[in-house]
Amino acid sequence: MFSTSCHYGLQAIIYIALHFSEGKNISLTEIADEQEIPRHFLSKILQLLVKHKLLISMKGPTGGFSLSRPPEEITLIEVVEAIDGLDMFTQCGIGFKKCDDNHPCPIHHDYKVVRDRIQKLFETKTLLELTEDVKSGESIVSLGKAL
Amino acid sequence: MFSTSCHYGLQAIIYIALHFSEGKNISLTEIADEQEIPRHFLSKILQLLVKHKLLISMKGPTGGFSLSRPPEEITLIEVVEAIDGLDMFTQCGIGFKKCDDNHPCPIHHDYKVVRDRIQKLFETKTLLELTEDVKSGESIVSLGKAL
DNA sequence: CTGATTTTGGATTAAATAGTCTAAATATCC
DNA sequence: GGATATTTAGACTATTTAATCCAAAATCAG
Repeated sequence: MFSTSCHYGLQAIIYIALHFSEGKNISLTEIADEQEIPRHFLSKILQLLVKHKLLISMKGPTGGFSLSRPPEEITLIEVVEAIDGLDMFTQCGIGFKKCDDNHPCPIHHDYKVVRDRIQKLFETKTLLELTEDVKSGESIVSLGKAL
Repeated sequence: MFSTSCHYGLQAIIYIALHFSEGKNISLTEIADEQEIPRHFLSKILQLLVKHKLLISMKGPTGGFSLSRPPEEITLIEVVEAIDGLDMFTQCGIGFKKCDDNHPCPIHHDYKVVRDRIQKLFETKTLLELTEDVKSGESIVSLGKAL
């Protein structure tokens, strides 16, 4: 569905959001180690999220990454948009370039319904909701390590 | 959602299904030209579909490709499975390897619902349904050329 | 100010996907 | 049987994505 870059970006920002209340920056190394993401690769992805103003970065000791806005104001689709773009939410299910509402491919109407639902899901899920689920024990991130 | 190979495969088999009633084989060149798919690349993809017994191929003049079974017995998911595999229908929405019903990621339950709907869509759509929609003018394939 | 720590950015490599080319095999038609 | 048309198979190239490496810039702590 999404690229592995996008997966890493989502995982990383969720990790950062989980520690947002602690008030300090989270270092690249910590995220990479905890979430088992290749360090240098993750570096590139976080730079993207900084450029798209989802994260703030600080250099030096005590430096690291932090959310640019409170977690209830950041939705998952912003992360997807920054990394993979939104093509997935407009593209035809069988790849026809000219498929649209006026010239639908044979699965267009059915496909559009579920594609729109995925989009809505990512548009409405905020980082706060996700972290609350994790903190309450309802869901896990990655290896299920303790918080 | 799917690879371009998979898109090409779906487009090609729909084209073949559309001409199934004519009883003759459809050549690689015809499909590639009509659907604007790179010829040699499509060749590889159709070979895959032959290996997976979705298509039958014949060499020589009057040769070409044809459905191995009647179009009402072939579903889209068989094509997807042959080309991209079914990973997409089991993979976690944010890429966690260990995400499942017992250890759900924070979007698992919501994501699973729509992922399953996409799967069901591709499982239930037969080539016959698609071609009927196209023949009735309800939907188009590619450039909307006349049949 | 100095040294340690961290992000940044660019260059580089590796792997997967997309696409091309050519020769061989096979079937048809005359 | 011979010419022709077609798929098959393998090698090859190109592009995109994934991942690595390292030096430079910035920041904090002492």
